[in-house]
Amino acid sequence: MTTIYDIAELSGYSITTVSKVLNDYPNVSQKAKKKVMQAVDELGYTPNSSARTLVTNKSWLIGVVFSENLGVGIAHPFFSEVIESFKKHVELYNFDLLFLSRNRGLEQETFNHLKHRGVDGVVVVQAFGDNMVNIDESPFPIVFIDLPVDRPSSVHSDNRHGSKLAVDHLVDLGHKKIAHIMGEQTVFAADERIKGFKKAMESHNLAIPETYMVSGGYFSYEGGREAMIKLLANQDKPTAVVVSGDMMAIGAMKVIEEAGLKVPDDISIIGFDDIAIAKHTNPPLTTIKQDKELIGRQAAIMLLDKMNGETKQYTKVVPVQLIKRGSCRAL
Amino acid sequence: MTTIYDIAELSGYSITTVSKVLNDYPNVSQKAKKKVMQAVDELGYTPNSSARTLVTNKSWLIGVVFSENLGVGIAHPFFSEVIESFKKHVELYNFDLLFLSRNRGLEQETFNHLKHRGVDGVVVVQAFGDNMVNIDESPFPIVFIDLPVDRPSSVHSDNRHGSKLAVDHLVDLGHKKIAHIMGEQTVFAADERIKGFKKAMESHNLAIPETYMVSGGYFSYEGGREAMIKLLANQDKPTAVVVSGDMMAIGAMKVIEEAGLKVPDDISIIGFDDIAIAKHTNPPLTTIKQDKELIGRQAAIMLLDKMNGETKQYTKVVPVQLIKRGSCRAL
DNA sequence: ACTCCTTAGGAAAGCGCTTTCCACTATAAT
DNA sequence: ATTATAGTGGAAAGCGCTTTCCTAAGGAGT
Repeated sequence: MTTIYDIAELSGYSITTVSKVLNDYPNVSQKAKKKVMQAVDELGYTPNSSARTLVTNKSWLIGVVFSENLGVGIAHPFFSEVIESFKKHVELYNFDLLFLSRNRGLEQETFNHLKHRGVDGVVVVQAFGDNMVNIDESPFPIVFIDLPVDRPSSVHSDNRHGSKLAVDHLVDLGHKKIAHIMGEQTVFAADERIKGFKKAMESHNLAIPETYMVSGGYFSYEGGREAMIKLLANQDKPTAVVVSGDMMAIGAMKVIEEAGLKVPDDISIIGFDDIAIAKHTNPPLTTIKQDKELIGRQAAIMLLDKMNGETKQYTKVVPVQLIKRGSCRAL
Repeated sequence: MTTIYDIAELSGYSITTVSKVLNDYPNVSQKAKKKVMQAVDELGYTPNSSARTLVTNKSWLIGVVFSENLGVGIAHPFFSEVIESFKKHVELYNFDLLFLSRNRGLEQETFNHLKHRGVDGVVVVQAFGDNMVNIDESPFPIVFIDLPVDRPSSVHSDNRHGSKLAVDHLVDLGHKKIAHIMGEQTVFAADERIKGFKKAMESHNLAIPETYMVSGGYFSYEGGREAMIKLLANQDKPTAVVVSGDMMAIGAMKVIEEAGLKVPDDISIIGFDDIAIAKHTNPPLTTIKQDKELIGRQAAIMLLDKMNGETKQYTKVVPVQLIKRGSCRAL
């Protein structure tokens, strides 16, 4: 491995001067710069980040804590897009991303590992917060995406408003018998959507039979199927259902079709997330779009700010949007 | 930050002994171990990985070089699953994953960055190899997934056989007029599939009109659409088309439907990849499944072996499988 | 009592860098 | 000529660890 010493020797300068050249210090002559850079090229020298981190105490590393319930990890249809957006923005500032092994959320072990790695900042993409560590005395700033509870320095969609948009749309179309396939209630976003749904229904003076609220669990296709089966068991079937996630919505549509009914003719379906597939289902899924790009970017901006010393804590709520496609029809 | 010195002081031992305890060296008494561990707990000490890496020359970091043509990065429907599988397997051995910023494939800049970070190994997930650096003198082992050319230490699907399975299936169903929507030919996998397709058609003595081979570009939905539009412009339309990727197949199906035709009644479609959505399209997509889990695992095993000093280079070809769903019918 | 092991623990060097502080030279100002 | 000033460059310390010796002490064997 070539080191700064090799460069010093070849260029005829001291390691101090080499280091100064490499770090754009002022007190170096053009001549020295030239000679040093020549040596660098000749030997194919690359500085050692560990050594640099050790003395500067800056790693240029951002830790990604990512845990989700579907069990698909990085391949998650929604979070992967958020992380990609986040990545695109922090890399403009030359940060690399570190994905920890054995990462099950921000627990003590994960937190220690992060400390061990000396990351400059952390983004937590996590929908639940069971064993979450106390972060008050964290040596690095942390930003949360889709956080479990209302907590400073987090960004998430306006989930309640999303539910309202969904219900309003359905009501506009003339629906009155509207059911809700919920996500697991311990998940922050699911809970918010439930609250938004109830409130919106209330604002339209629409009653919600108890059997119209069923859980689809952790937002999976299978969960959506099971929930829809329960919904279909109602004597008085809903004419529309607001589903808390697109994957569940796709599962629900499948069940409806298997029951010999049609979407949207017999039952209208509206999803949540607008994952990549949503526009390619048949019929294309009407849904509440979460702005994944913006969520990732906001999280990046927030973290970058904090790493620059900004201490103000705030929550960023990202707008959602109704995307009308083919899975809802007027009564 | 608490260091090994703080532990030494609190426990009453030297930093040497503390280090020995932390690294399970033999010559330490039970008493010393206990005292040291107590101090570690008390101070909440975490070793500094930069310092450790600097002296041991081992970073426990695996670099991920990932570049794809769709522009979706980590959210790529196929590669994300491969990477997730790879990740799951290397983390059993306590490696963390490093995603580099400004990573556009294994070019010189990326390579230097990898050297700078001192990674222990690298996995390259990349379908093209334009500016690829000379890796013969790499300081770390590298494994390729879906490599551009036949190169040692790589893993990829049996693409040719996949095409054969597709064609055979269609022929079994009675089809003779079979078209192919190709991927961009400079992409290794696309090229292999084209070759496999031609050979399979030949083995059945089936001619391929020139207009039956159209490129869908970089495997995108839009590319599939455009290709299918061209195919539909044929006087003598194909009764079936083998599509080189699922996203393109979905785009193609959409076009067929928009043209007032039906899949599979009028035209049978068979995809490639078996991405997560494939089973949820309407009709569900018959496709050639790539074993993403196995590809990721094989790459992990190969890299782990190399990091352990194994010098034998070999290519691992992962079997593919025909998944019959609803997008093909018998003539 | 003496030597010879074995075991436990520590001193010190060094991994590759940055950064502070000082020294030296050349030039400008007095 | 003398002093101040700017412009270059280097010595040395130190970031937090591991690892190679080396020493000291205790116990076994004769």
